Amino acid sequence: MRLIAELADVSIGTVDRALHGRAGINQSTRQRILKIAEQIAYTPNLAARALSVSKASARIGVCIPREIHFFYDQLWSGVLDEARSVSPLGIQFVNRPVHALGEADTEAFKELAESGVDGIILTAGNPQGLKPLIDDAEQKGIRVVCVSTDAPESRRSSIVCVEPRLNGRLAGELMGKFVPPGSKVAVVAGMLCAEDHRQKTAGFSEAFPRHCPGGQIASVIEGHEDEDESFQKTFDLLGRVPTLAGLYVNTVNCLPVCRALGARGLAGKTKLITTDLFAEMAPYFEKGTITASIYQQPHRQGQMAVRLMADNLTSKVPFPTTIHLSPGVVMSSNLHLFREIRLAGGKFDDSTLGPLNRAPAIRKAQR
Amino acid sequence: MRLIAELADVSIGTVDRALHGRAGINQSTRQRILKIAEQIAYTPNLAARALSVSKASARIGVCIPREIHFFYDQLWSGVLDEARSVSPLGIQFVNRPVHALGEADTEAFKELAESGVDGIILTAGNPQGLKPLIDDAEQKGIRVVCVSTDAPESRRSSIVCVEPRLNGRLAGELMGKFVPPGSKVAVVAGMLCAEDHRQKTAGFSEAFPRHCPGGQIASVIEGHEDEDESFQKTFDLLGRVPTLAGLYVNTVNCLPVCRALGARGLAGKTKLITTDLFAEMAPYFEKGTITASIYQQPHRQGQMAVRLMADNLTSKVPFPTTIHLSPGVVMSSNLHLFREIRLAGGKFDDSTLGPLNRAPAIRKAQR
DNA sequence: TATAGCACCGTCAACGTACACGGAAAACGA
DNA sequence: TCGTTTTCCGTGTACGTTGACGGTGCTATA
Repeated sequence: MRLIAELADVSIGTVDRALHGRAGINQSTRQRILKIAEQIAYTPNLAARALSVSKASARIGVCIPREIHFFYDQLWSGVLDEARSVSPLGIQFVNRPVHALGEADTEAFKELAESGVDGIILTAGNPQGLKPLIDDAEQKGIRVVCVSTDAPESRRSSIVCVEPRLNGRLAGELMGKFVPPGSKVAVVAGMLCAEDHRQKTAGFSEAFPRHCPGGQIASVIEGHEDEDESFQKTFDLLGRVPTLAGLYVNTVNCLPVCRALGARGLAGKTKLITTDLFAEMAPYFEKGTITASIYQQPHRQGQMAVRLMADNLTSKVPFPTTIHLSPGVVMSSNLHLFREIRLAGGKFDDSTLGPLNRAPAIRKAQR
Repeated sequence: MRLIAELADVSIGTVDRALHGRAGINQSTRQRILKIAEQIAYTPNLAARALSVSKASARIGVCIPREIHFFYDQLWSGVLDEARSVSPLGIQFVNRPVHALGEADTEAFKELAESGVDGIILTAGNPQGLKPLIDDAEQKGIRVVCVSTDAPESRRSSIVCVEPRLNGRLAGELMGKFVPPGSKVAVVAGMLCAEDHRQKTAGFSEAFPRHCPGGQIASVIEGHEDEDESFQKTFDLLGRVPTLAGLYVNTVNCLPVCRALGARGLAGKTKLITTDLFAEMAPYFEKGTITASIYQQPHRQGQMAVRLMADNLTSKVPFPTTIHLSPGVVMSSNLHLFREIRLAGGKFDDSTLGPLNRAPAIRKAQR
């Protein structure tokens, strides 16, 4: 910048104004400076930038559920991992978890927005309730990015997720290849009133017939996230339609379905495609009960959300409107590589993460 | 450091001497300062350090091939992405690409090692030639992490890759579910003398029969990365074994195989599982010629390698011995979400990345 | 004509660390 | 006793960038 200032015969301050599009500079001067900057291939020294704004350059609020444990733990841990890596840039994080998805999240959001953060990362449990708050926050310059669950109608800056509809489509395509032409399959949803489950079911219904000639969806049942109900309904269905070739479970509640298949002696016979992943599912993969599971990459979602926010806050990198991750496919071969299986579930921290600067320990005196 | 200085009632210079084991300080003062530093959990500000010495806190050499374009471009772009995010910490990157995997990589490695870098990230094309060099570098304190291709016998600090054998196993499992029991399938390899292809073939051969009762591998052919040879051999095979239910291509050279299937009128009939992903494959997904492809996540591999190295160099975070990523499964549903399809292949930069500070480019004047 | 207001620009002090320089006090030699 | 060396420590500056503050002209208004 000093070199540019000399070449352009202005002060460093003016160079700063030109390079950063700040107000208070003549357009012709700005153009001249920008041209020189380009000619000498100026590149900002990020270390210096980080240093100069080191007094808490930005604060990011995080509002994600604690339940369902295994999913949001991973999401959280992704956030944490990435938070650590941007903390040298002076970014602080404030955690304001809610108990479960959509539970009292408007209050949590409101608190965060009023606590003076510069950005909020949240899972939008009830989009309609959150919408006015999000719009209001964005209005006031607080950038909001949704993660995993969207508030599509709102003015949030960005969303990172795997689309539920695509989740369903991929499951449908897989199922279409797993079962012979003309097969009957069924869908086990949580509750169809939830947008997420409806989308997944729709995606599946759309893709399956396309990839399985003559294939049809015999039934869509709702387990209402209840263990007993899920088991019973699946058990009944398997009795009613003995020719059922496949089952797609698009809720987290797949264990009862596995048990029902076992009880009917159909484990491994009827192809089962599930959603998400947690440690208790492992035995069913090994036994062949679960043929595949559609993995939503919670850890990565968390990482990406933080990265987006940090890039924007520190360098004004514009938000992509959406980041749609590809779902992963878990099968018995690659099962062991997933975080949920490898580690026995990370820990969750309630409070503020603080400056998070405590990464590198103190170097002991060396000679 | 200033806080420590105040608490210890000394100057910042003395704190510096104490913390860095420099000479010219009383041992009792040093102990006192170290104790205080520990109590207040002092952590050095890496950005400030990088700024102060202005000559890089660490330098990382990168040695990866330019060919095969689409794969290593992604790997490179992953390296670049992550490099950007650690550059505020004063980490510099030196690029010393080789033309193709294993081509003159000993020379490149030697150059890097002698150029005074603190770490080297490389794809070990010919492990046996590289081994002594790697061991030597590690001996001298230069940390080496392999990416994508391993040098397993060497003392490299870490490896990030998707295991070729697992790649094959996942393909085998998928294939086993795609084709009916008792099916015959075949493998199209590049050249079996390459460890990578041998492992993939072995993994497939191991998994397929396990997941397809009565299934057998009718043939393993070598295309030697030659378009015509691959086409001809596949074409012949399809004529010889008309009942062939599936093909697994474990080299990048899948286009000739697709064409051969088309020429035999078997596109969509014979299940085809390929490896990797590039833009030209897209039409074959849409036509149904390719049923699935095993994706090796090059971008992510690059990111992880850099992250590992940077964490170790800046914060002495110990290296995990291995990082095995799970391969992704590409099908027509999720095809569009992959980088290789979304963007038309990024650019490759020959030379040094310099301080890599050119991150946010020059922001144009806004408003 | 004086004054306020605005557009534009320069100056300066941070940010946290590293290092060169110099100065005070103690230890030493004669 | 004086001078010299050694040990220990403080001061100052630089690194590149940011942002607050102040200053200069110029134009519009009373």
